[in-house]
Amino acid sequence: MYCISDLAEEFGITTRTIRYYEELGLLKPSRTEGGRRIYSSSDLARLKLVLRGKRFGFSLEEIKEMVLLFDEDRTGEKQLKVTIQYGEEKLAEVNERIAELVEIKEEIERLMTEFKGRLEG
Amino acid sequence: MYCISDLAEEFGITTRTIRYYEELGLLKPSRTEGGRRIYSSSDLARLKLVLRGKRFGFSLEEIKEMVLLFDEDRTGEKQLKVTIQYGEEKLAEVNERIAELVEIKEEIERLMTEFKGRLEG
DNA sequence: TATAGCATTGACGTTAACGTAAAGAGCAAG
DNA sequence: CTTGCTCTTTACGTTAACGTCAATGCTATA
Repeated sequence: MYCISDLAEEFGITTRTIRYYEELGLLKPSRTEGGRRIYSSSDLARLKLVLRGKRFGFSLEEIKEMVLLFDEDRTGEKQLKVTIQYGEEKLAEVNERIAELVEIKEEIERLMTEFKGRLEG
Repeated sequence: MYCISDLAEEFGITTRTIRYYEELGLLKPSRTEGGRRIYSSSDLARLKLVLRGKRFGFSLEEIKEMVLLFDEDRTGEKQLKVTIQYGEEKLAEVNERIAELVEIKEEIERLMTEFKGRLEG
């Protein structure tokens, strides 16, 4: 169990950010009798997921969709199918982003070798 | 040669966006006698680069750095070395982002196969 | 129990990346 | 040449993702 400033330090973000994520429904820590937030290790894992999502450009709303998706009741078959459908869409998105990044990478590499050639030549 | 609305339609963005990019120094179209913007195919290529940069999460300021970098006078050896240095930093960034994306991809895939297993099992 | 140090909830401020509206000028078609 | 559409600049508005007080409350410790 961690308090909010523990989490903040651990992940290198501010407490304001953590409260904001909660405001958006991304986190749901329990509370002490006095009203202070306490975070379990599953809250911690959740936050880790959120931050990773952010790092490669998803909006907090998109991230919310994703984390809530894997959080709802998924006992029914229909629900499960919808989840799989959605997951595959996200997977396609991710694959597209990877492909684009690889293109950029190659473009930069081409430029770099050209410049290096100029230096030596 | 294209006018501003041609570009907008071509790329699915607004004319405001295009003017904003010019405001930031990302584009420098020539003008007609009457003051209207005209875009060459190199301006078009430039815009394509900008949009690609955006799609995977770079800020317009970062993108500006990158496009201006490959645009300046790079005749001097010193300048060339700096350029290569900078390019390699960007390359490292891109590689990191790719690695992260691949991790996410695998995480989603694991979840998907798990869910599918539940459906069949 | 008093106090120092985090915690809480408002609530207003900030920045990037545009949206939108106004007032005027260019330009092709009739 | 005038009508109608597109373009121009100027300028204020908006949204996401927080930053930054301010006023107040909990709590460990001396």
